[in-house]
Amino acid sequence: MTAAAASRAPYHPDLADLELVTVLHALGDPVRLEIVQALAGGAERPCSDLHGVGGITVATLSHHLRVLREAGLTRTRVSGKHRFLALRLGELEQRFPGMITSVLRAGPEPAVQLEPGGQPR
Amino acid sequence: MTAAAASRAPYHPDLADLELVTVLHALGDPVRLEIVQALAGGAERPCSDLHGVGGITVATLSHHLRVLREAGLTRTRVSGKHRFLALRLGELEQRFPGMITSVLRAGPEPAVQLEPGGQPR
DNA sequence: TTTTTGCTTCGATGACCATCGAACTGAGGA
DNA sequence: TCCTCAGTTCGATGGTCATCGAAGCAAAAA
Repeated sequence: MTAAAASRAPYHPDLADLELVTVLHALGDPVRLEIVQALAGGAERPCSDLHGVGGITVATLSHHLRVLREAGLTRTRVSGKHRFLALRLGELEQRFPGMITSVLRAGPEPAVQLEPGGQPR
Repeated sequence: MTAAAASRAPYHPDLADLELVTVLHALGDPVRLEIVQALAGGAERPCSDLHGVGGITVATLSHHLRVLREAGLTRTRVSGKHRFLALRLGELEQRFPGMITSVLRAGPEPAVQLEPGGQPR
């Protein structure tokens, strides 16, 4: 039924309502930044893929996903009993040009990380 | 004396030690974001120029300036009994290309910025 | 229908943090 | 020397937030 399905749909803020400080605050947590980086490709991923990030429980993960969604960083699509997550990459680029891409680019690692005494192959 | 002057110099992290999540967390506060945007031009400004930001007291301002400095966003130069602040714009661009400029661009329009009269000699 | 699955929401807790006034400090001026 | 000035640091406080286990809920499976 359409009405029930609509009431179950999670809240997503409009692009124009996104606030820079809210977005930055959402990104300023290690767990949430890791989630965002895991979605860097832009493609949808099932929510269950995020289990194990930061060694947190499902309850805490759900909390972080809510913060990201309400800040406007992610979009959650409900399909049956599964949820699919995606970065709102195009929209964010439009609203804050260059910001999210630079964050994603800066994320992984800035330089080659060498183990002590080890050589990369 | 040089040693005494050095001991008075505030701590600044090395460029390579800056962490993305720390920078984003520092930016994710409305008062600190306003301070950063007030320094958008990149030029040095006297600390006293920031009085009145967000309607906070000097003690709170000093706290926020410390957070920004220790996150690597700003550089503080001590001259006599005055302090001068500047964004570490070039270094940040090098470390996190595009990020800080996109944040500055995404903020409110720089209506009144950086009067040349504030320059020290 | 009953059970299981996948995720959210609730309530509590502990940690962190923004904020303030007061005390402090170091530099410069009287 | 004593005072002022500019800003930091201290100690306390209230608020926000990350975290968890348990309960709840809708959809699919049994």
